[in-house]
Amino acid sequence: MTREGMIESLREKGLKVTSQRLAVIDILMEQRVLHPSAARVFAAATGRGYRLSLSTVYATLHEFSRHGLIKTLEFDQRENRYEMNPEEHINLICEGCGRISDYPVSRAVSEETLLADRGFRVRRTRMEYYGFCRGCLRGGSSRKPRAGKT
Amino acid sequence: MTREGMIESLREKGLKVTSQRLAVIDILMEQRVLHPSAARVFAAATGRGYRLSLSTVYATLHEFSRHGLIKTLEFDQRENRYEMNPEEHINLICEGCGRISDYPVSRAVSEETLLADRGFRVRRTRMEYYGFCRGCLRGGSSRKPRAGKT
DNA sequence: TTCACTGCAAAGGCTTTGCATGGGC
DNA sequence: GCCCATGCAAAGCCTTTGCAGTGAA
Repeated sequence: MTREGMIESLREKGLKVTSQRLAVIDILMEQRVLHPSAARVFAAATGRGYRLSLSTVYATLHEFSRHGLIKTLEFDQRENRYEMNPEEHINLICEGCGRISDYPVSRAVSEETLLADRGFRVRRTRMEYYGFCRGCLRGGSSRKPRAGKT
Repeated sequence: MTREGMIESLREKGLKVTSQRLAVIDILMEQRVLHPSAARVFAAATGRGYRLSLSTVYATLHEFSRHGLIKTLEFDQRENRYEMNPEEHINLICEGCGRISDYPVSRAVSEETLLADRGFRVRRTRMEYYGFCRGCLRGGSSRKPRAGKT
């Protein structure tokens, strides 16, 4: 997604285009490969001279994520990470250095393939599909729209 | 994994078999389908008459997870969930009711299959492979062994 | 002008830590 | 007997919330 595409998406969804949101977009695009955390987005933005607060960064990321413009990665437990890559892909997470890289899911994905193709040795995997179960599709749900406390 | 298998694993790894650990094992097995949180494990255990503290539950789950006996699901961000199913599978997470169910990865998995087979409508997916990247395999890493702040 | 957005401060809530005590092996 | 494990309390830390002020449309 380009910067212009993001801006257009904001307008389409009735979200206001503010300087703070543009800052977040710019940093997200610039640090795409890093899958940055909120704190990192904030630090990078202020470091570049943008003026915005950390809570605005949180609000912005939350709003973008809610509208499907970005994806929230919650694997670090204490610190979310965010990414712009909208295509279905696998996140390769190195347990040595913590680096996260993307791998297209369209290719046949086996651990051997990954080792040969990327030199990445898989130790454990994590695959989650979020959506709605049969009962909730039938309209039975009145729970909060997020994986919750069951 | 059976209760006996877990106990054997503990011994193999040099971990002590305490009444608290047995309690956690029992609750994890009993609530397998719920993918319980630490708080729920604690509540269920004390409710059943086991005597242990919440911090012990945390320590135990952490230790089990570190040794690969259970799997930590960090998707709820503020609250981890734990599961015993060691086989590679996909977690189907209902955004309506928060229920988590497992789906074997061996079957051909497409969104159509899931809808037909389970009545589960996929909204977004999350696929992560944890392991070691090329550089770290070559022995270059001195970072903490966990997806970190890059 | 209007209402969503921003920003500061404080609260929230799960998890971890420090340290003394206790219990497997 | 040696250490690991446990438990209590307190701290840590990312994230959310409350609320008044501000700016995009």
